[in-house]
Amino acid sequence: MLNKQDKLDLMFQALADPSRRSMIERLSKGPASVSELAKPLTMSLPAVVQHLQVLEASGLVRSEKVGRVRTCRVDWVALQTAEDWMMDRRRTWELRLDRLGDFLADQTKG
Amino acid sequence: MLNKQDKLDLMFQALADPSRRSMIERLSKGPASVSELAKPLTMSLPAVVQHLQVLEASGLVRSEKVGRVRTCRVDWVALQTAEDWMMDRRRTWELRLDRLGDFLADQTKG
DNA sequence: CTGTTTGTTAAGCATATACTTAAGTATCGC
DNA sequence: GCGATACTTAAGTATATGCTTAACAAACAG
Repeated sequence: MLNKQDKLDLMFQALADPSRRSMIERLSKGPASVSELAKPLTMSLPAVVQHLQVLEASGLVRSEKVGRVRTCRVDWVALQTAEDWMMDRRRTWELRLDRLGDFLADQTKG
Repeated sequence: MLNKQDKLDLMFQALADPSRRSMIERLSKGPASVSELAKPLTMSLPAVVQHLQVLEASGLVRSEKVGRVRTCRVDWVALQTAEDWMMDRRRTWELRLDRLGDFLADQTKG
């Protein structure tokens, strides 16, 4: 089984490549086939398929094959996991600032 | 100059490593020195410094050296850039769902 | 059945990443 | 000044990543 840390590794790694992000951008507008995803990119089809494998391994994208066409779509629940990590960090920071503010207010009062 | 895509590459790449994320987690609780960041990690100090360089190159972390101590902190504005990219994708998707909803509603009406 | 479309598999290669150890530099405390 | 502290730099290495081309497979269209 893949723990949460490993999933975050794979997700952020998947998002770290501009071609893969462009694939996700395309998919956020709706499902697409492999060749539709490949069309705007300047690389070979196998390269696109490899990027797709990275995206699927990360959980960010799912796909199913019907006939000879593989249709891909974003898994928004998975993307949420990555967003959550960042929001959690921001929240920790904000809490810290709140406590710091309280402390400074006490100092002023005292 | 580094364009927005390159910055996103570096940020997501920086976030793709569990050691670097743990460093950010530590820093979200407040500034820390290099050796404080190194303490919970099981790697050599130079390795930690290399991770720190990746974080700084990405813009997610800033640091300044005073005397012999380098103090590091998270740049929250930079982290926002990565969050924004994800939220933009989600927003595109939600808009699409809205339009789809409108379309289906029209179909029902007509 | 045959050719075209759509994707898959395999192998190879150049570069990047994530470490390591060893050796150096610059404070700071006494 | 002198030892300890807090990094920093350099060099080397093993594995991972991002491609490529060539060859294969399956499904649909005529």
